[in-house]
Amino acid sequence: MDKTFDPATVEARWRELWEQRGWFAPQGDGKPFSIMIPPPNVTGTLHMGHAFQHTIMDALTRYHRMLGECTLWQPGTDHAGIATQMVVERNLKLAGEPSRIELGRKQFVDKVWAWKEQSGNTITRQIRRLGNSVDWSRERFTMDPDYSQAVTEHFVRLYEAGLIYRGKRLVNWDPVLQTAISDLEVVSEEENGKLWHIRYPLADGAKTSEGLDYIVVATTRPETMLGDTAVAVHPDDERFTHLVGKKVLLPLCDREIPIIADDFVDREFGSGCVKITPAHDFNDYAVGQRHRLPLVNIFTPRATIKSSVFDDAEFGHRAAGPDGIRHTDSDIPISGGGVAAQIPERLRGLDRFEARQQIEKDLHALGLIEKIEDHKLKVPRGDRTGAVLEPYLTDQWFVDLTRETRHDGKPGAGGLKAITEPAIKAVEDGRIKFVPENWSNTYFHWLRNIQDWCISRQLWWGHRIPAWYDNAGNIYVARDEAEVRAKYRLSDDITLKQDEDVFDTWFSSDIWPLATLGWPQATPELKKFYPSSVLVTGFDIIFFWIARMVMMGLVLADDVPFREVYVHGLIRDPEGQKMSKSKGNVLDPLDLVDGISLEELVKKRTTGLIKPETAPKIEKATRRDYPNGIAPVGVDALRFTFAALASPGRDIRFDTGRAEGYRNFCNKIWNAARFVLMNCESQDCGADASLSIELSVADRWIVSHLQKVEAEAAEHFRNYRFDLLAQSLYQFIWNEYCDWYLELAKPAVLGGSDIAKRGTRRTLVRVLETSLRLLHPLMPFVTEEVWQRIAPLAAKTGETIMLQPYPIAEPEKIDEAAEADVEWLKAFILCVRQIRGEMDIPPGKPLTLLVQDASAADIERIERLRGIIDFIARVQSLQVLAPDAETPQSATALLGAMKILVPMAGLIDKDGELARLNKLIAKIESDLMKNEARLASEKFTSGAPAAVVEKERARVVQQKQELQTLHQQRLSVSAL
RNA sequence: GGACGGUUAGCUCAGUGGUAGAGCAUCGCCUUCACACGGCGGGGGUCACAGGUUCGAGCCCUGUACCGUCCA
Repeated sequence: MDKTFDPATVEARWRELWEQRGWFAPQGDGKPFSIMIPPPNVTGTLHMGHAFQHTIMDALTRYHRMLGECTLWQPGTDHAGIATQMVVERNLKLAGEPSRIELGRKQFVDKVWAWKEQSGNTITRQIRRLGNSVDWSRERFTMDPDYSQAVTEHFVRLYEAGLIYRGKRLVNWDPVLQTAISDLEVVSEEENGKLWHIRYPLADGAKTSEGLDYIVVATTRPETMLGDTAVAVHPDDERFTHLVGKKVLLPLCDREIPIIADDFVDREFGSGCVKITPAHDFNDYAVGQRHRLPLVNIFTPRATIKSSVFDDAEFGHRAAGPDGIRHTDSDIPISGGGVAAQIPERLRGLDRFEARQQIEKDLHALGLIEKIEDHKLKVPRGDRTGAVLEPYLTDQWFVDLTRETRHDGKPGAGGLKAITEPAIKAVEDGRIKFVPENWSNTYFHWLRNIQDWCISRQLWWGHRIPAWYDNAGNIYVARDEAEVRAKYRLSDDITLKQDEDVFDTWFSSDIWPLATLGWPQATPELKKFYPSSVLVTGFDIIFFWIARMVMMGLVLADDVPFREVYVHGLIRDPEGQKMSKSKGNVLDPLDLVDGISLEELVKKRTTGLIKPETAPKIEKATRRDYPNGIAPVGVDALRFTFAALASPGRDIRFDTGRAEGYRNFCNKIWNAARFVLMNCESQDCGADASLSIELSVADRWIVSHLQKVEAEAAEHFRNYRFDLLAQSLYQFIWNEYCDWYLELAKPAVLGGSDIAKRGTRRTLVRVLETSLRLLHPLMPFVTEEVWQRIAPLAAKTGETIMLQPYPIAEPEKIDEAAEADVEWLKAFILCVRQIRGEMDIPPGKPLTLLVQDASAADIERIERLRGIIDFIARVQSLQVLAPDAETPQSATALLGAMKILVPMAGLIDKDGELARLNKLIAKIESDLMKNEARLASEKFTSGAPAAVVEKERARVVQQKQELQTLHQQRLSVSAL
């Protein structure tokens, strides 16, 4: 074996073998265990969040596989509608090729498929590199033909159950993408804006209570005034009650609009009067509904001011008719000038922000601006484009999640009863358990305040909606056009046009746990692996994905999609910031695995930026954070780091130093194995059970300790505490097995009797082999590589560690006496080492040791463990002194009441030793004082449990003894 | 405005009632025959603050401050 562990060569070999041999696929007839991978974007690349999440899933998968369960980790990718379409559009632009619109739908979609073919394997290749044991033979993509069919089935079934409707509603509209997006894709952040106070002249000579002939409305979006259909005041606001029912003359448009009273108005805000624009604001829409106000949509889909009557036809998204013209869905005949005619000509066709400036100017000229104040406001932006979103009135498909009964009046349950409430109940009654439990509150809160789900998107990349329209605008829903004609008895001469829109991506991933297993077919896999055992995911998609899978699992398969949801934190950079390309703080997990130079890292972070001007800042931060680039740590160390950081909190700051520490851990394991091999290979390692063996106290101690670690591991897996699991294994292997056991084993292996050698070799090999199995789910590669060499010595056969049984504690092997002996031994040796350290005695120099005030038990142990003490502490002679014996000048340490003395005639640094003693005495004295005070308190002695009081008494007795000894020692040192 | 989370060693974090722990960093000694990606030893914390409950609080309760996230 090489002197250091080299991850790269080892990883490549095992990764391929494992997959080739089909070991990742479910096998055996054990209890089913399954995890559905949260499907990453097919054209995406692996980021730290994936690597983290996959580490957890792989650890669980490998663990359950080793437990003998029939284990499936289902892989696959998502088509990610908006994200992918945007990337391809940007690529076209960069390459100078025709745009999406110029290409047309068919050719553009071909381009997306081509891009998927070209880049689609990147992420699966990366997942393979991490050693993730997913069943690649079952890999699925959400746009696979059978998956697409399942999505169609999903829609049709819900539609037939009356749980889907088409409606004209305000949606969040992205004017850049020109599609609706869901509430969840809106990012609202506080931005600096202005508050315009505008005078609206009162009509018909009305006056305010102050005698003015206008009222003032405050708005953050003056351009929307073109669509105002009312001004609202609070019903209890005495300043305005006499004006309710009167009218104002809308400036610039010269329309009369009513003054209404609605308690939605905040009296304290602005002037207490608010303009109502029902077609362009969610709150105003609700007010408009209550007061039956007309909707005046002033924008085109590009968020420019309407300039022609034809713009009125654009807000519907019904398929164009046979004449190629889109009609409005409201069936209002377009006559006259439409909305555009009511807008001053100089404003028509302007972008919304240009219009804002022009309107401000015009109002100024008319003397209608009361004042303009700075104002902070939440601006909704699309999370993909960053464009300011418009609440926009369009026709869309919705899943009903809010009605008690069917939207169409037919008998049957509405979405509230059929979808939302069952999803709530599944978590309430424990059929689904969140870990940590707290996240169920987030889940409940969202579901209890849910809105209907807009599932149509005005995109080309995605599942086309299986709805058809005839020329009269009638809607037909079925699995395909032929089925439509059959189902609705339509003759062939009726022209049908399929809906142009596609589904929201989440309307396909919500059936991921079903469709990947073959739904709607009743496949054996579906029967066996649905519901899946656990979903591992971040809290950021509780709404997007988790809740929706629960809803659809219950509706379509009448069962929950998973039994437990393990919600992990999100990986952040060292400053706690979210990692993002635009912030330039992303780390590629594989750059940690393979290492990367500073220059390459800077280059990687600063190329392809959407805002190239941020490059210098990013470069500076990168040079500060990674002055030496990133050292290669290998997959195992990276995985172990993720596990160790997987504490239950929300944020996980990634620390490369930690990863390096765990790389060292791999090397430690490697070298422990080297030591074991050197001493055990082609030796008698106790494989033959018929031969007698002798187990030393150290052997029995480490085996006993191992049982406790095994029990802890099971506990930590059960509770999803991968951080504690990692800590427990790290500590056992490094601090117990390597630091102590290997040292304690040396004398036996080097100079023990045959049966002692056999016993110790057997223990060395068995404990190491077991530790490797314990560690395998977290560190698959190094454990496999080492196991292959160690297993034969432990008489283990098998082609791979990944199919070996996971260690289970055997309580009968716990040996408290051996553990107590070794704890005492460690403490004894520590005393000697402390003296060596403080007295600057070279570690190799043999010592003369004296002990005094030893108890009978101490003396018994000294005699019994003498050989090992001499070996490890390098003791030349050890003499037990009578309590009253004269002691030579010595450095002293205390083990309980026992003094351990190292004679140092003439070598003691008097002042140094006195200082050391004084410090020790001060510490014990202050502790003792506290403890005595506690014992003196009647409340404590009567209130606390007897065992606690007893422990305290013993402690005080011991501290007194220690103090006595130390005082004595101080006297003799100061006498020098 | 509402909800939730956080505040423990220089840094990153464990620690659900009994004298505060880990990794990294730091200091000293050591090329000891598994490992310098190492060994041995050391230093370093009024557990954000203020009250309360308790014999006993980092931990439970109340409030405050600051940071963060989500929802309005």
